[in-house]
Amino acid sequence: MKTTDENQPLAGAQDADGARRSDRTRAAILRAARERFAEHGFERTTIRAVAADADIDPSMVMRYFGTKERLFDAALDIDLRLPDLTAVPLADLPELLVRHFLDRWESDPPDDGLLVLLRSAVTNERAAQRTREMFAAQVAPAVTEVLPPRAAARIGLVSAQLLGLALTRYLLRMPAVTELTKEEIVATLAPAIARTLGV
Amino acid sequence: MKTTDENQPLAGAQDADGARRSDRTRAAILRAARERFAEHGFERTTIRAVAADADIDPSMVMRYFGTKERLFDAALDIDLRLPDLTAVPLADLPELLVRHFLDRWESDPPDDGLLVLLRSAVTNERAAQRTREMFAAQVAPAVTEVLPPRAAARIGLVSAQLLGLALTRYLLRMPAVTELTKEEIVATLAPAIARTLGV
DNA sequence: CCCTGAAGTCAACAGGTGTTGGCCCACGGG
DNA sequence: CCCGTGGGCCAACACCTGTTGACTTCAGGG
Repeated sequence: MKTTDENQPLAGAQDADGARRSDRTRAAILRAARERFAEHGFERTTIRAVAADADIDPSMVMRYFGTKERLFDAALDIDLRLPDLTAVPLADLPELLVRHFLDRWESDPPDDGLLVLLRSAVTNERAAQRTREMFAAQVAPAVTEVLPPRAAARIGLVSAQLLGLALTRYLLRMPAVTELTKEEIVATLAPAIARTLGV
Repeated sequence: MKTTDENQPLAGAQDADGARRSDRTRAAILRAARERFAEHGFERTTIRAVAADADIDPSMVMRYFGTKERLFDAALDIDLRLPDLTAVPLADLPELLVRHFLDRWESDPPDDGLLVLLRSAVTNERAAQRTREMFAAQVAPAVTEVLPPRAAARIGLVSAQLLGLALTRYLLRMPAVTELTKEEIVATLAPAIARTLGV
């Protein structure tokens, strides 16, 4: 679902890796943008701040991405990287899900992608729609394939539980949640999700 | 925890109800502010828009609340209205919690209070702190009183699940969650929360 | 009646925003 | 050597924001 367009097929000054100069600054802008969007959301992130982080002029951001919204779209182009679920026994699914998302959220270096989406989707309709699309394109199909229909109908509430975890732990930073270790969360949330699915 | 200060003790033009003129416009401002904050969050809500909704001049908002942040604080002064939990049997607690919050969120006319808080807390540190305080002041004490210690330690994850429901249903509006009826949600989420608590 | 103080209006300021267009520099191929 | 082009910078525009202060209305008590 990558929308990154590899245009400019004409030859230009190329790096040793075959990467153009512009590709590196483009990547620098994107990295800075993801970080800012993840921490402050769409409205509070300014083009000027992103540019400063990437050590370039604000107008360069416009040159590369055209508009703040298109920069945002580019930053939202993420992949949940859900593992292949057809191989795992049904009974292991809940724990695998909880562990997978905890690992992604707490990876080091942090992979801001999901937090960008979540933080922004709450106040930005464009991001909200992206979230719904991502769910429909990546989560729903992967899960309905391996679940009995009755359980698949509850996948919405499973998402609610997982997103609620991200919300309280990483965005609201509620002590009652941040105090828990990864293992404690897995141990108590996985059974709850199993119960939600009825498996 | 009401921070509303009833100053201006001097007599003034009073209404039949004993309410000053200013009290009515103050209330109108607050109502408009809550609506805007609930729908668009802190950053996207402008003083001018609130004033327009309340049919007054923007400078009046400043006169009454001093600052946008103080208006925000006033709008955040909410009460979860948790029922007395000491009376209910432990086994009924999960269903009661789910039902209580669903009822509050879907009350008609809508009571924006909780949505203001949730929508804003994600991008506004001040609101996030308020949320943590509200949790610590209202949820934690009411629940730890009636729960065995082992279950009380998991109240954070219960909040995560309830807030996750609000997030996906009212803010992100994910079809897989909005499609469910209130009763369906109660029927599948309450057992999951019971499992989380281990009761 | 006037006159005081509260309630409300108007116009402006100062700062920050996304966005634009003109200019400059480096550099590699002719 | 020139010079065209891609990459980058600077300064400005137009707009919107929170906020302020001076002015007007208006009701009611002396």
